[in-house]
Amino acid sequence: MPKTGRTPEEVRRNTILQAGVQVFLEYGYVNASVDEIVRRAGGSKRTVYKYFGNKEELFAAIIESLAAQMLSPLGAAIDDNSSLQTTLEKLGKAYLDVLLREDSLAIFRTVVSEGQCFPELAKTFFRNGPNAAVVRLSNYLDQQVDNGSLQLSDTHAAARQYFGMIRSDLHMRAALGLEPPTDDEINREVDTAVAMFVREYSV
Amino acid sequence: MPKTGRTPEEVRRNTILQAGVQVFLEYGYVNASVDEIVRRAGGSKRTVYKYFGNKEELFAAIIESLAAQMLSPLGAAIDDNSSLQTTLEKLGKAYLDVLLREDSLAIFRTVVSEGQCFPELAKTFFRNGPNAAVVRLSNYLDQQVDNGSLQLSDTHAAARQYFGMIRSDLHMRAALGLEPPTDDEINREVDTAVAMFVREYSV
DNA sequence: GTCTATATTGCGATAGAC
DNA sequence: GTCTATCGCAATATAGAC
Repeated sequence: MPKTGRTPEEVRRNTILQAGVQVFLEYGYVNASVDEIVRRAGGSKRTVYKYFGNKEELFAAIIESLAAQMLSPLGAAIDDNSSLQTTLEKLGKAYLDVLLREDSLAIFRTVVSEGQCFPELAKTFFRNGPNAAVVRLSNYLDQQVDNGSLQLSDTHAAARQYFGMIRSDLHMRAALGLEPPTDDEINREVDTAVAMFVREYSV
Repeated sequence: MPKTGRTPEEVRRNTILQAGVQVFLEYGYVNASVDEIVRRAGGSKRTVYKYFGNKEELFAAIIESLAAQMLSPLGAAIDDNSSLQTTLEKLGKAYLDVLLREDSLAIFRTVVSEGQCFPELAKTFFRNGPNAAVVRLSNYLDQQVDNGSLQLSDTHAAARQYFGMIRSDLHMRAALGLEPPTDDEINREVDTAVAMFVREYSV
């Protein structure tokens, strides 16, 4: 059930993106074939190149689109009137949820393996994925500093540090395909990190 | 200049390991060929199989050997009579040094890309690399708890959390081949993490 | 489907230790 | 001379490329 944009062009574009997601995540970047994407999306190769320019830009567009979808729960965790502590907990769990999903791991593995040869892809991934999450949190922290709820000079660094704490080695373990952590483990991870963060920085 | 073990067998074994390091890091696991390793090491293929059994075990042995070498600075950071704070700082910087080295990143990329098909390799990497570092730190933290310098129930979790804080997103950025962090950035990262950790857990 | 590349094994030859 | 480790090469098997 493809999400339909409004105009026919948007529909077309979305269909191609969704076919691309399947193919790139299944084959990796170099082994994915544009022909295969066209086969699944229907339509002509010409249209793909008209919309996206080339294979690399197509993959970049897919990364952006997937990242935006996957990170949207983070917005939901922030956009409400909960306490700092509750917000950080919800945000942390939402972040780990995203990070440990199989499709997010598949992109990560692809970009790690092939990012050396295609630095623009690596940049696009980092900017729209992990770094976008950091930016959202640091914006929220900025608000809290303005509020007077937090005392903190470098909110961007603090956001990176917070995500680092809750990630601990969970992401690496997942990326390597090792045993996934239990929900309990995740909850403990987030709870101790939040407690530490709040004690350290709240006024 | 190969490091020579004492017995001829050890020399042989080391020579093969070192040739293997080159080849596996250059080509990745699947694309590395045993023939190429034999060519560089000299000697016969039969000997390689006699010592290591098969290609996968050879790579596992290489991972173990490299990890042991690369993690040895962590031992040096711990084995002295510095204060908790100083030890954590030295340990953190040594850890980041190892993690961000090009050869360590190359292994990581290889294991991430191919670990899905070879789960034993992924386990070996994790156990001897990142997890071995955690174990060293948690042993040190255990001592400090026994000392009465720290109050802390789960030292293993705390060690993972500490490394997570100082890693923040530096390792991911490096693995993706993005701009490396400056020494200043690393120092600030470690310093704020140590301060936070010590404030949180020291008695 | 063919064909190449390459992991893995088998075996007689050789070289050095004792 | 014997013994053992290793060598060199040849053979098998199989997976992936084309």
